[in-house]
Amino acid sequence: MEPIKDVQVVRQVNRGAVLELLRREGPMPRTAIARATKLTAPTSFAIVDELVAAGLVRCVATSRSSPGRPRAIFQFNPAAAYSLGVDLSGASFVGVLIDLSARVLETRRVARPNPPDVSAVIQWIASFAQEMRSSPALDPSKLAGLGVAIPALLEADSGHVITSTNLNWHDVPFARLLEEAVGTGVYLENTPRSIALCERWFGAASEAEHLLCINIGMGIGMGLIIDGKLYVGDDAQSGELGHTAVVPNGAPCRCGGRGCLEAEAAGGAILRNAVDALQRGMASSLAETANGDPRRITLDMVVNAADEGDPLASSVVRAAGQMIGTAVRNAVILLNPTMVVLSGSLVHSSQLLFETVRAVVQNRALPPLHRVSAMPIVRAQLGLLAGAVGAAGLVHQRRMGLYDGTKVVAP
Amino acid sequence: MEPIKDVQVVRQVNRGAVLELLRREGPMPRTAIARATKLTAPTSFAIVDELVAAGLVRCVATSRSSPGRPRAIFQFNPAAAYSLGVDLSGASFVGVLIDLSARVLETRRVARPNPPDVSAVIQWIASFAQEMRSSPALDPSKLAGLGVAIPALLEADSGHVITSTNLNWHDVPFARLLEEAVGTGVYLENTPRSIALCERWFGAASEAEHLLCINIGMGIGMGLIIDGKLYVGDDAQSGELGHTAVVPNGAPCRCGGRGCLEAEAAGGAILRNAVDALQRGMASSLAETANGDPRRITLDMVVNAADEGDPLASSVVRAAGQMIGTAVRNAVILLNPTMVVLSGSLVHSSQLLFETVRAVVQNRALPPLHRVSAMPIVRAQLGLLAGAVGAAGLVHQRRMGLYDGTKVVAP
DNA sequence: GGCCCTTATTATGGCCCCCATAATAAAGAT
DNA sequence: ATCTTTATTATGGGGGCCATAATAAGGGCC
Repeated sequence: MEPIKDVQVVRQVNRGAVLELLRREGPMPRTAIARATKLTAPTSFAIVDELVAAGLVRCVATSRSSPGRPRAIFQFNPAAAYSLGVDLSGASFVGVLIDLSARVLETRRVARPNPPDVSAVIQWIASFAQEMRSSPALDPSKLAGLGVAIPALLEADSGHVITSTNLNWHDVPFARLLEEAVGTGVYLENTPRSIALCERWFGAASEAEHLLCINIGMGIGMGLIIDGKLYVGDDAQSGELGHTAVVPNGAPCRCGGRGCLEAEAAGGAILRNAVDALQRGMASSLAETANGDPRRITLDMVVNAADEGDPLASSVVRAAGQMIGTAVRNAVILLNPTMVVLSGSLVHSSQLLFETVRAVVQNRALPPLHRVSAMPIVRAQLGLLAGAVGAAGLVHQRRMGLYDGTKVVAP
Repeated sequence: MEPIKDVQVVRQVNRGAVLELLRREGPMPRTAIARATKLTAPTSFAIVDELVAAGLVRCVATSRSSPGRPRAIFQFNPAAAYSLGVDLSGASFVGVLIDLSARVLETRRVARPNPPDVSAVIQWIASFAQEMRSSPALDPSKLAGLGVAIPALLEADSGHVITSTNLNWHDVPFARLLEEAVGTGVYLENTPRSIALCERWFGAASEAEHLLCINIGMGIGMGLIIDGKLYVGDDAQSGELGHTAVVPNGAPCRCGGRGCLEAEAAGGAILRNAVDALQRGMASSLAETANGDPRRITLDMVVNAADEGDPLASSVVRAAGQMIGTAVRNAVILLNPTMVVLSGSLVHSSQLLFETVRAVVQNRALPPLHRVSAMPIVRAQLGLLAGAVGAAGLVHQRRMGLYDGTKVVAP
């Protein structure tokens, strides 16, 4: 523990606790704040005053029920600042504009350019930012910054992209380049972690102290919340669930290994396995869809056929779900999280995959030695916007200290 | 973050930081403390005064080198308190008496009773404690308590044993029973976590913010240090590495599952596989040792034969190491720890097992995408005493706030 | 030995934090 | 119009840290 050099950190922490209380519990009178935080009335009144002065909180009404002097009711002010979030991990890029409550005010979507050159991506993000700046919903002076969820290995803190197999980028000072193009602060985080933050702050996991958030699409990654905080690991490289080994001497993976979960069970593997089975002549509704050429099959076709009960597609998707489920179950056994959130394009497009993973993790055939079967496991509440919203929320956290209840400062 | 109701927590934190500095860095003058903690001289002088008053620190000398007034040199006082630690996880039980610096003053060992009845175990611990109380090394008034490392699933905080397949205990209020028998505070933690704490506070991992400590014996477990703190999970059930699935439909495990790492690669599996191979008539130096009856073979014989190069024993041990190594590597890929510590009877008795696990984790055949191959992976520095010493250290941490640098109070 | 120089240690005042308690304000109730 | 009741503000106390200014206690030098 670091020494504390100034009693003012006490006030910072308490300010954060009050603000987070108001954000999560909604409007309340100051006496209720004092009760909930266990601070005395003079202290909590002073803190609310500061938050009002900073614009983060406002008085919305006075309640005059019951005898006694009426109470002034204060509310978290979501309009105190806004930020932009972009998610670069899907087949289409997503951009959002959110307020401090993570209400999504604007959404934009664009097909991912092919190839996704750094300059083309920056171009699109800059024009998105420009458009948002002129949105009627936004007072431009209240724009806190831009957050980007990116399918990449990042250097800790610097915003430097070490490598992204997904985008085929290597060694790109992306945050710096974006800051120049966009003219605001830029914060980067990888996609699974952005989603984990989103769900912890705004979504399905707001009560979870320890969370595994697993993202399943063309890759498989995991964001970890431990003790209520994002955990990134010693080199900021935690969560590479997709590159854990699940099949000895299995399929080659783009990371250079063999038998990685991603190579065996992510979107690419599901498509490949379905095409292979078709080419081996197995019966399936996909045969018609493909019109004689199995190479025309897309991943969407496979997961849709699976949800409609096509045996070939179902068995391919179920096999992937089994593998992913086993890997997630193992992670749960290691980490004993409060809950698990599943997200990503495959989780949202395939009911069968989601159900299979959940069933394998909760495996009720085993004795309840580990309380795995009682642990909640749900889909991301913010769906396919989770990555972008989480990245945008990251801006509020980093610049203003929100959501963690620590060190709140003026916008 | 909880609100802070009192500025005194600032002093508590700073007192902890100063004490931990002195413990880790050795004796130093107060001006050096001020420099290292970045506190001002008046503040750090006052803190040292308090620690001296509490008996946790003492002035050992004054240095009169160089010009200027000589400095008084202060030192962490390891004799301010002592505690007892017991490890119930091995083939023999181990008891230690340590001081605040974890210097081991006394060691006792006893063969594990068979069966290990609760009452027999309590009996032995109570007589051990009685003997230590009368040890000349110990001022009995300075005994802080007793810590126990136990191969069991524990309820969070209560000291209640939910179940221990190893000891064949179920639902035992062990801490309460021990407190009655021993007459001091009793703290329980499972064995891998006790070892992890030991290595983090006193051993090979003292610089590691994020640590995986893997214990390999008849069972396989993991203790996790995250952000410098022990992580136990939502239900205090984290770290069950031995019950992660590694072989689909594999060997039945005592947990009720199949193909768990523990069932496939822990001590029991190694012995079973060696005996099976012998019974199938494979050539091995173990055949002579066994004198015709493979059932006479013990685990020790197998690992010794393996280290001496016996092909059968080597191949059995190496196979176990491969599986364990893969599981550990996967955990490392998920968690990106600062380092990994391996401990437990098998790790210390088998050079081959240790080397195999290390080689698999660091697999240099793969591209260095994940920095796994550069991550240190070492044996527990305190060897087979680590569990008992860690449990004893737990007493100092819980009762006096040591080692974490937080909330230090008088002994 | 007395004086200067250097560094350690102590004293003082300022600002901030929280708390407890008491005073003041602003309603409904009677 | 007074009496409750509850909300809000004022005041003083104890504690934290800091910056700065004394004061102490050596060595070096003449």
